[in-house]
Amino acid sequence: MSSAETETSIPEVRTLAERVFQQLQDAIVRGELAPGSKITEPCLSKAYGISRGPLREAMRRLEAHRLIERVPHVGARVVKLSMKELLELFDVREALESMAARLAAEHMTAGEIAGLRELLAMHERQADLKKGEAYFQREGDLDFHYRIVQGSHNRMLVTLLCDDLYYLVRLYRTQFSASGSRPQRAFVEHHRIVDAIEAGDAELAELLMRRHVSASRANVVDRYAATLRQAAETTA
Amino acid sequence: MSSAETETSIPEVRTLAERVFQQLQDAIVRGELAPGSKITEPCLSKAYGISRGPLREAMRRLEAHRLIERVPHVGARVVKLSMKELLELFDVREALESMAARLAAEHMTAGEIAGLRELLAMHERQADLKKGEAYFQREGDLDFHYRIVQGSHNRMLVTLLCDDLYYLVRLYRTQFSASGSRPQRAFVEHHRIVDAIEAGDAELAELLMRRHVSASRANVVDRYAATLRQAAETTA
DNA sequence: CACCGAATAATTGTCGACAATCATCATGAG
DNA sequence: CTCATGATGATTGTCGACAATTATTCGGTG
Repeated sequence: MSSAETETSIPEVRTLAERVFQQLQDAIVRGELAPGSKITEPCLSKAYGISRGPLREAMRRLEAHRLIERVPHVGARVVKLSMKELLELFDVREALESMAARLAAEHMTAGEIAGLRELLAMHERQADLKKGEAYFQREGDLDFHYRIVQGSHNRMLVTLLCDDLYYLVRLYRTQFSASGSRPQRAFVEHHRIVDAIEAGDAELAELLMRRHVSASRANVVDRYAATLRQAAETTA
Repeated sequence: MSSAETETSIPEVRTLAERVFQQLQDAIVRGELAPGSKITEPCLSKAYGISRGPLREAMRRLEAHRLIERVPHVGARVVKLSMKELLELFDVREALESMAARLAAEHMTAGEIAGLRELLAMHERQADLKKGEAYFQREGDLDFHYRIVQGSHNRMLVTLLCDDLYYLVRLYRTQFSASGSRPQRAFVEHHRIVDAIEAGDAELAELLMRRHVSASRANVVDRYAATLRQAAETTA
């Protein structure tokens, strides 16, 4: 029963609202829809060739995922992360991902751990090439965290992080054009986290992940301070 | 403050969808809509006297808040928490609330701390009366956690916990008819957490909150085990 | 010239109807 | 008697139109 009818009409998404939601989500995360720009229903309705009904449903979902902000009777605009909100996001990530690392150390299967090692090895090869620079690294970084979270085998945690917060992380990377910041250090931190998980040391895995996210946050703060300094110099 | 007296009279919500969303949310949390029961759009549409448009919008929001589960072209049903999911919820709470306690110790104002002390004093007076038994205690418990989270001054954390997870906590308390479980111990734990916050000891506040939630989780596990034992005895 | 107010235009909220999909049940064959 | 199959009913998805609210603009006045 090998159905080879994989055409363009594959019903991977069953409903129109679902499809336009994914398209809009992608457009926002990629920065094609400018942050803070107002998005109006008739406009998008015509752009995507659908009625306002499914579109509103898609927009509701975008709002639930915190990718747009709506105010009744006024309209919706693409979310624009302030530095304050970005740091808030990092605090939440630190809390949730450290817990995820702890649970991953307790519940991850041998196969999943092997897959993690494979992923790290692939990243190292890419790092050797040094060509794609930060892009692959940063996407890979997200992949790494993604797998740790899934390894926690906590459905709620997976939903919160992978379905919601990680899209905001990607959004931040486009909005702040934050390319790979500290590749080497992140690499060894990733390795140590996997070591702890493989050893079943939940406490250590949690601690290392907490430090890892915290260091990433500190790096963002440093870069932001540097940006401010540079801006001050140009004006002076 | 938290008594439900001022309800539908004031049009504090501007849109129909918003209003029916709150009504449905309340009905689900209170258990008026049975967990796992199928909710159909025409039925609710007639029950609340509105069209299906706003109703679908309300249901979308309920889905985003994880109070109902929808499957395309099939329908929606009120969420029914399994013990596994409940424990998952506790793990997430442990991660987020311990972070909230840490941030609260760093950012809470003197006025907010005074309000917290006031709340604890009121709970103690209610505990002396011992009349309302667990209900006030448990609602008060949620109030306490609510204020800690707001004291973190982290908008994302507040949204996640107060707007999403705490409704699930209340839902669990109705579904499992989990009345106040360990009032005295929770009291002293609350006091110590406030002490740590007032002292500005972020590390300690975080640790105490983590233990507090963890102990609550352990209590749930114990009660569940006892329930299973009892069920086994009745059949034997 | 600046400011306030009303009329206008545009957008959002709401509604009812039609089409597509799914669940149920009856019917008939094996 | 059991299972497959088709018809039937109900529910969800989608659409276009109307009403309510808000933003804008234009004109008038101090």
